[in-house]
Amino acid sequence: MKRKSKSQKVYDYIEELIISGEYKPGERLPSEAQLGETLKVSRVSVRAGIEKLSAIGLVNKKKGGGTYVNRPKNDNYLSVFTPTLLHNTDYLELMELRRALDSLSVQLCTQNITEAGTRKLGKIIDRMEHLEEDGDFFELDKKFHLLVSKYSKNRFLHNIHLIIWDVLQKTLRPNYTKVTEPSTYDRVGEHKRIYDAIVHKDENLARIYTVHHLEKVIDTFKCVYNEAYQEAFEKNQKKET
Amino acid sequence: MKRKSKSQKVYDYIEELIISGEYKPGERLPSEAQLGETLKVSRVSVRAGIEKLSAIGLVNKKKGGGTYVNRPKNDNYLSVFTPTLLHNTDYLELMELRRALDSLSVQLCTQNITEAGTRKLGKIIDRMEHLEEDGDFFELDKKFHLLVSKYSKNRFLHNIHLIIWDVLQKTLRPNYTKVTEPSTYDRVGEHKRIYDAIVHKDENLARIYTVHHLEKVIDTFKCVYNEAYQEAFEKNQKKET
DNA sequence: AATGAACAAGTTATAATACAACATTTTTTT
DNA sequence: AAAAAAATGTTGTATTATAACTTGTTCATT
Repeated sequence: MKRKSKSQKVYDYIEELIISGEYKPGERLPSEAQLGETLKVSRVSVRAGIEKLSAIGLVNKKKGGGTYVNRPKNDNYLSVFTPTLLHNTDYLELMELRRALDSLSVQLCTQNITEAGTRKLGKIIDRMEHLEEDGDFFELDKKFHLLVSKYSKNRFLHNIHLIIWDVLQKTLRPNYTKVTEPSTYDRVGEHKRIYDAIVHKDENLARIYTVHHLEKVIDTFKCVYNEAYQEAFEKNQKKET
Repeated sequence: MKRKSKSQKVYDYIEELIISGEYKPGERLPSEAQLGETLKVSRVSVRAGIEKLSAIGLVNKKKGGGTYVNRPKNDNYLSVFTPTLLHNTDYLELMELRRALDSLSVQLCTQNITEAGTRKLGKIIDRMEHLEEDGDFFELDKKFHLLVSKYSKNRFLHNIHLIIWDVLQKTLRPNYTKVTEPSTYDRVGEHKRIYDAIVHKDENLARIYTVHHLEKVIDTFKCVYNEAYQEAFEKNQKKET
């Protein structure tokens, strides 16, 4: 039975004080030296514990200035975990979940969106419509959906979207053009239909179009992915021969 | 303009090698001493970088044995998110998102569940029905919904459920009885209806009952939360006077 | 009295050295 | 060949020190 390390004890101690609210957002933690005295460990162990807290976004360290409890954030508070997702999930799982998440996002967005928000969405659609064939559709695609999730007014949901797009940026981007080139499906039209439903405050239609859009992307990816997979597989076979 | 710390460089270097697949799951990283030589930094900086990777679940360290790249996991790979979520989200956001996620889970579960799975769900319902009034309904509630998400056969979805319940465990638990006591709503009956729909393979009905159940919990919490909030607020007012 | 500059003190980042506590590998013994 | 012991390797912790920064205090100037 392994004993808990001193650095883990430091981590647990501080985490508990933060989660319980005793250490307030924005507040400065005791110095490493002080924590070492309080907990009767060396500064090395304190630093290890705090490094972990910093890695998951609970605290931020300022060289020479101290370590501060992070304020709860509206955006990107899950971004530290992008590597975790990259390491543990695959594209199709993400996309399947996106079906549910984007469906919910667009419903809430349709309920909550402002005129300014609608205008912004319209601008993105406009840019999609005028995009050259080799233009960066990925960025517009991402902007569109992230704006929708932002106007869902559910922060957790928006942050899951943010991290999913972060992952997609890193995993899909190389093959994005292949999956979403105009010949494969009506990529602009699908977004425009979602947009129109939002403008008309028709949340059911917005959901239907969104799910349809995601399913189309998934199906297309499956076709493309199978081809690419075969090629890579055959290439590996040749290497081993 | 701040320079990137040496420990961050170590983190970035290793993370890239893991995400790119050069360091394989299950593989042992070079020792701290070797990495220090390779990257021309002291062991302190190597340790700090690795501590961060460990915190987000990419590696695990064995005292005396080395540091290993974690294998992608089926379950609980998002557990590292829990403190961050605890710090950055609130209950209602979580529950609102649960509405969509549980809805999807129950649909997929209804499609995918096995006879053994159905039996397990039935056992939980049975225990719910025979639970004493001061019994631990929370655990049964949690088991039920997590079993549903498990049989959704979407790992990412299941893992999001796992962390949500982790967060609920820590935030709601103290007030759980108040929100879910029998007088507030038909807690057993609602789960039984969901279960029956699953047994009958009626995924639409399962979804409807699930959404209804979640909405009921949300509404109940809102009523209870407002009362509790008023009391806490008044208590704080008295303190400051 | 108010403001800015200089200095002192405080704090995190990094390094070197050492030892403890473990895990893994190699060698020796049975 | 298998088991036990020894050697080697590796992470966890400690101590001491310095570098590089931030924050607070004091002093000088206006």
